[in-house]
Formats: sequence, C-alpha cells, structure tokens
Amino acid sequence: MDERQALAAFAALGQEHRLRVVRALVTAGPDGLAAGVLAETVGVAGNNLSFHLKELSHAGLITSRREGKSVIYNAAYAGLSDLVQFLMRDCCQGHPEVCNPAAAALAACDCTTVDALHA
Amino acid sequence: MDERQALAAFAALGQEHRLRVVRALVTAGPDGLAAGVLAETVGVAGNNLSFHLKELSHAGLITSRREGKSVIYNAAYAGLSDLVQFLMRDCCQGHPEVCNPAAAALAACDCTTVDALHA
DNA sequence: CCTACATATCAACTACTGTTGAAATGTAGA
DNA sequence: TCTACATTTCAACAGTAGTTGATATGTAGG
Repeated sequence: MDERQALAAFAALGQEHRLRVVRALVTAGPDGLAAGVLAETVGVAGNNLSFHLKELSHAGLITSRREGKSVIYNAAYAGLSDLVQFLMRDCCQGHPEVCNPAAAALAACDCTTVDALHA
Repeated sequence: MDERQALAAFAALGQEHRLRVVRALVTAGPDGLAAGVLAETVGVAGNNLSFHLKELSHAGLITSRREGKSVIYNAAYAGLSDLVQFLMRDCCQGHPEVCNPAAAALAACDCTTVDALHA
C-alpha cells in the first residue's frame, strides 16, 4: 500500500456515514449486507449511500457483488489490514516491541490467505 | 474509544500532511521530533503545520512537550491502538479468527502498559 | 411487455477544510 | 533588556466534500 491509497482509505473512514458502513460490514462478516439494509442501519438516503459506497470501494475498503435485485457489500479485510500496517510500518525504527505490542503483533501476522474466505 | 473520537482520528489521518506527520512520529519512536524538524520533513510551512499538529493532538494521535525553545511531538501509540481496535471491534460477530488473523492478534493484545515507556 | 423494486448517477447548493500572510507569544543568550 | 529563534494564533480566501431532489439503470415477477 502506498501513501495515496492510505490517504484515500483514512479520508473515507473519517466520515460518519462511511465509518458506520465499514463497521457494520466488519461486524457482519463474510455474509455481507445489502445496500438497502446498510442505508437503514446507517441512517442515510439510498442515493447518498451509493455515493459513500463508491468512495469506500474506490478506497479498497469494501467489495460488492450483485445477488438478484440487491447488491451485497463486504468489508475488504485485507485492505483494512494493509492500512493498519502502513500506519505502523517502521514503528520505532523497526522495533515495534519497544513502543507498541499491538503493532508488533500485527507486523508478525501473515494475512495473505484472508480473502480466500470471502470468495 | 467512541465514534466521535474515531471519526476525528480517521479524518485527521486522511490528510496528506497530517498522515506524514504521524508516520514520521511513529517511526521516530519515544524520542519524538521537534515541530521545526517535522515542518521540514513533511514539507509544510510552520504556521500551517501548527494547525495540523493541533488537529492531531485534539484527535488523540500525538502528544507534545516543551523542551527549551522547541516543542517535541510524539506519536500517541495507545491512541493509535485504540483506533484500530475500534475499527475491528466485533469483527465477524466477535470471531475475528474467521475473517482476519490480524484483527485476532490485535484483540488478543494487551496494550495497557504501552504509554509507561514514553514518560 | 409492463410494473414494481433496488440501486446508481447527475447537477446544484451549502458548508467545511486547508492554505496563506501578518502578527503575537514564549524561550534563551548577549 | 534587547535581539534572535521557535512556535502559535488569527482573518481571509479558494477549493473540496456531503446532501438533496430528480432521473436513469438494472433486475425479477405477473
């Protein structure tokens, strides 16, 4: 992940409705949620939600698939992991255990097989 | 951490200059960096940087202390951890190992003693 | 094929955010 | 105390982002 992607992702998360969307999708897990359900959950008009979903999708934080009349959205767990790892990269000059056990745990974590679960 | 704090933090990180500041401070570690050094590193005018530092401080992502003529800034590692944990809370209905090993590692991580290192 | 449903697109408006330049505050040394 | 250095504050401007209402696309059932 480069700076541009990270900026887009953080900017996307820095908005009330979009943050709620991502949190709802993170909680929902692999089953995901339909756009209509999200609109109700988050409390935003459908057309407006579309705008935000596009933003999140473009930022690599969510994915979507059509299922009949509905479009189902999922959290992009790999994208979220990449984002956190970008933020914590080179923590304390590459010695994250010095300042932050959470960052150390993340850095040691191999997430390459994550998305296979959401096919 | 509640939604308001998380929104402020993500919005703060979604800005080029502020993201660079945080990354520089995360890399720098407990020693921190002076405002002037940050201004040069990030490539932004001093008065403008002040604006961004205030924003980051208010979002709980950095701390500051005066040291002679300079003001030294540090990454607030606990704040960063809280932010990530807020984002990943209740991942896959409380079973993060289902969707994201990184989130599981974070959830299992106890970071309460982190800030003692930066006193 | 026609209707209803689900989602997406577009243009216009409003409000906010980041930048700039000038000036103020605070700190240390001669 | 006077001067230089480091950082912050303030007001004004320019550009961007989010909302709204109207309209368009795509999908399933009668």
